[in-house]
Amino acid sequence: MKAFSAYKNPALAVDLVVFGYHEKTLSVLLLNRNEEPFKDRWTLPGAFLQMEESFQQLCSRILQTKLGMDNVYLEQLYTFDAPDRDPRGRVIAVAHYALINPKKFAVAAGKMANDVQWFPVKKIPALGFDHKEIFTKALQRLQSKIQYFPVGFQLLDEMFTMSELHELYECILGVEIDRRNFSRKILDAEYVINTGIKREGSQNRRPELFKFNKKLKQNNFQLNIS
Amino acid sequence: MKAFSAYKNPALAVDLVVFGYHEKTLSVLLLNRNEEPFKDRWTLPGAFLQMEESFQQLCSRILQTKLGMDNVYLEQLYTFDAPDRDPRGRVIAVAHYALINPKKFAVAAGKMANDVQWFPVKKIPALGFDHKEIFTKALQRLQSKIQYFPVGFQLLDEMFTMSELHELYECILGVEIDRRNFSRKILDAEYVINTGIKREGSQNRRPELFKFNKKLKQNNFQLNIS
DNA sequence: CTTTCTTTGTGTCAAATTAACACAAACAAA
DNA sequence: TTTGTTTGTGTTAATTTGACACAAAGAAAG
Repeated sequence: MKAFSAYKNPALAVDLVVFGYHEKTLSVLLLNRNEEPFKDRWTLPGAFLQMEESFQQLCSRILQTKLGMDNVYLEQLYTFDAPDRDPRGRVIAVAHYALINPKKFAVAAGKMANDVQWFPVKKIPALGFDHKEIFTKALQRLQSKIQYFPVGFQLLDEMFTMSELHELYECILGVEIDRRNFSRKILDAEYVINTGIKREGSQNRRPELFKFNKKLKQNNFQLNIS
Repeated sequence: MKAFSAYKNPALAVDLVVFGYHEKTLSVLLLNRNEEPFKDRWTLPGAFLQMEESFQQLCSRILQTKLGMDNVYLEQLYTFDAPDRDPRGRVIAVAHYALINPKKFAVAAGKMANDVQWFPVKKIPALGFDHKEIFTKALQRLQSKIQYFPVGFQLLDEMFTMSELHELYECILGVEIDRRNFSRKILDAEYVINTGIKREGSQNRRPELFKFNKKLKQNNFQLNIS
């Protein structure tokens, strides 16, 4: 145990960038702090790591106690270490981001309705700590990840239309995507993953409303934006 | 300061995956531990974070004191949090990876020559802690990063031939790459970045030995392996 | 000082992929 | 029954890739 007494350990926290998609807008959940530092400023939800806790568990704890949700898509983002990032002292933040479907979680219904709020990613207010930097990195990560991994489905209902998916992609990437080519790309990817065969020529599939196969969710696919 | 006394903080360490390329082999630097736990086992070099230290500084400290090198390409990889990853107690490891040119650093010359050794990535021995997992993740990251960002140059001399670069890529990615198409891709990328214009048709450039432009080093470029 | 390798960049072309848009089917509104 | 809206398919030109013949320059051998 010698190695441990020799060092004083910085505090370790997890900060969460929770993305939600609703009415053609990508938003992030922010928390209005009710104590110093940064009292009355908007910040990302976060908490300190307990001795026995994994990051996963801590994320669940934050989501559950502060936001009343759980069982969401979660991914580690980056660890922020600037020595002055927290005025209270040294705090290392292991940032994660989550993707949720806002419909499933009534965020505003809790007792802290005024303290928790969705902000469109285009209209993020000034944030406390270095949370703007964390948010920016999370958005970039989401934008690049969505192009090769079908992570977007996490933001929609179990069932969704192709155009809903299309709008989601346009919204997250901030570019126009040809509706028809997009649709074909997704259908092709789904077909390959389900059958192992590449889809050739015309296939008269016309799924009005559909649910992406679980296999698709687990597999890489390349979506080159046109 | 209330928030801080309320929590006991896990120890925070940085572990380093140091890659070097020499004689057509990609290798990793390992350290033979001379104390428990995992005494006499090979592990990644690492150290505990001091209260005021940034990750950058800690990485430099590890590289300098244990390996006698510094000023290398460095990137944060991932933070490992498994509660049982260190038998001494809770230790969170913020893994980084470094790319160095072994020629520039006489690793084996130090007093701890027997304790520090290069291992080809194809012949990594059993490692202590969860270091195998960290190593694997680092290699994957290097393999994917090299395809869209010119990090490979960091592993070579200031000046290098196209075929050296070609061998490096084949070695890291573990696939055969058409020498001629590869060469064209790199020259095209360099041309675009230097001039802003896409290279059309034949350009009788024939750089025997060349040094990549700094701009190229700073810019993204896409290299699709053929 | 030829001849023969070896190394390394260019040219070319077929195949695959993309981007752009015409068109068609399904459905709703007037 | 028109007219408009939504949504998938077909088609095609432009671009990109992958594979390989070829050419230029230098080294090695006689």
